[in-house]
Amino acid sequence: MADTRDIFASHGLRCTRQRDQLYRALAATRSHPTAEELYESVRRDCPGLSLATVYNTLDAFCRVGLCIRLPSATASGPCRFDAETERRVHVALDDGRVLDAPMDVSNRILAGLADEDIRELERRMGVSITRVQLQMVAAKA
Amino acid sequence: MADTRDIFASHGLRCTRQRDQLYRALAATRSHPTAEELYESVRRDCPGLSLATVYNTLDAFCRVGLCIRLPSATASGPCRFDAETERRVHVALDDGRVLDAPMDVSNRILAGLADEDIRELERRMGVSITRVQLQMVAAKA
DNA sequence: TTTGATGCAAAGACTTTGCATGCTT
DNA sequence: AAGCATGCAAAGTCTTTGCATCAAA
Repeated sequence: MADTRDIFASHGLRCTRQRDQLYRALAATRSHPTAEELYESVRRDCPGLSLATVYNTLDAFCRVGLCIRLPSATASGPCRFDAETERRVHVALDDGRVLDAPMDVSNRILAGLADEDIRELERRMGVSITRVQLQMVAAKA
Repeated sequence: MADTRDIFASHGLRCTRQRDQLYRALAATRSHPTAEELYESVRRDCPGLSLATVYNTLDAFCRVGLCIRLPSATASGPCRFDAETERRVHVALDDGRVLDAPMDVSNRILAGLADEDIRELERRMGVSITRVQLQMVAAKA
């Protein structure tokens, strides 16, 4: 991965030890961790890390587009975070976990969303769409 | 609308004054109200109504499929509820509001989601998909 | 040096739960 | 009569904020 210092700089964020480790941890996983999970996993290498810092940092990342916040689908559990801001088809299980759909199906599904429909929505609703989020709510079969 | 008594009975729920009025209020709006909003609007006709009852009732409705709970997209605000469990393209604004996409575009977009892709997802991921939720995150232009 | 980030604790927002009472069936 | 629903208040969970201190630019 590129130096986090550069990544942060190009997004107008200062580079700190906490941010560096949080970003690495987030980018290295596919599990869409919660703030709490990230806190537990990074705390080992970063003693004294505060949960508030995790939340603040994730907010900052989301603000500049370095990660996205996934709503917890149906469950009323904590939000989940993802450094992969492009892949966008998620499967939300009833136990709160959120899985990625496999790349190929994901791409096929998203490719089917016609750009012109989205532009029509923007025009008719007077909004500017920044992200499309497709979530399948599912039970473990 | 059909008698709420019948609706509830067919879903295994008792009919109470609170449930009747909450369901009517929810079914009558397109605004995807929060529990709090529903509480405020129904309380006028139903003095003594408790916010806890609103939450309990909405949970019961969701459990039996009489409404769905929409996650609050990006914002970390309260959940929103919708008695329209079928129409499924939503536009989430940054101020927390959730709008319905117009029927025609909505249907066109959803029709483009190939059933076979969804079945493939189920097969490959070992899950059983119960609902597809398509949300556009947008700013008021 | 200046400005923003961190850690802690406290507050805040949203939702659920326990329990006595009341209403539906 | 039996059992679920209600209202109230309290607790719970998740997230944000205030402020003093510290680190990055």
